[in-house]
Amino acid sequence: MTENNDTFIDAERFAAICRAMGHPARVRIVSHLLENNICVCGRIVEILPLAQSTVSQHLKILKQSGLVTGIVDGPRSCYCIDRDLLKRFKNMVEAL
Amino acid sequence: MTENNDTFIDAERFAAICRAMGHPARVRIVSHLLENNICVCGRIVEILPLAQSTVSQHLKILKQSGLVTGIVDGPRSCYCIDRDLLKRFKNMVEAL
DNA sequence: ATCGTATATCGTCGATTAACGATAAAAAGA
DNA sequence: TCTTTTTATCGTTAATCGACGATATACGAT
Repeated sequence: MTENNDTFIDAERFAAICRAMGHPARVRIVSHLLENNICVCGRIVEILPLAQSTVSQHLKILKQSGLVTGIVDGPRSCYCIDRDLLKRFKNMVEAL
Repeated sequence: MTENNDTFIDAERFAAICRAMGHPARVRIVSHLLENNICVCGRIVEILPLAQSTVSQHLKILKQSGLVTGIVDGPRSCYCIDRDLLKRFKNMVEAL
């Protein structure tokens, strides 16, 4: 039984995504990325009351979770949501 | 503008619930409670590969998040899901 | 080649988490 | 009353988190 089911709840995977969303700053980052589709790191730093290094760290955590992807655009980094994984996350929650 | 909207995302509240679900053991506890509607602490201890005190701690965290409620039944504790809050959580995720 | 801008990483520090065993507390049963 | 069962809490320990400033890196512009 290979478990490539979309809605199957692998507690580890699900918990990992939840953990990534388990900080208000990261929730705000995700919300903002969803509203703006794509966003440069510096813009996020402006929005949050946190140091640049702290924001960068939160972005790293979000990237590691897979929820957010980042590409380099010249001297800056652009982040956006992995809509696929977000959808899978939504399915997992709905299936609860 | 009072924010008692069901689907409005208060980053703090949302993150708090995510944090509660941000551990595999707690995801398993919630899943089990959803399947069985109600469950005695001891049964959960049997299911998880964790010490009784550790399970009790996880249950406490889930209770503090509001996702799980517990009532005392003689010498034992019965836990179950707060379906209302779970539904609100689902709405918040869906609204992402 | 140098400078300025944007971002990532490093090192640190205090706070929190997760795990456990030991113990306390409450109620049921002998 | 004494014992057993069930659960919660305490104290400890190692690990992780969250924040920051300082620094490194990468690139565009001068």
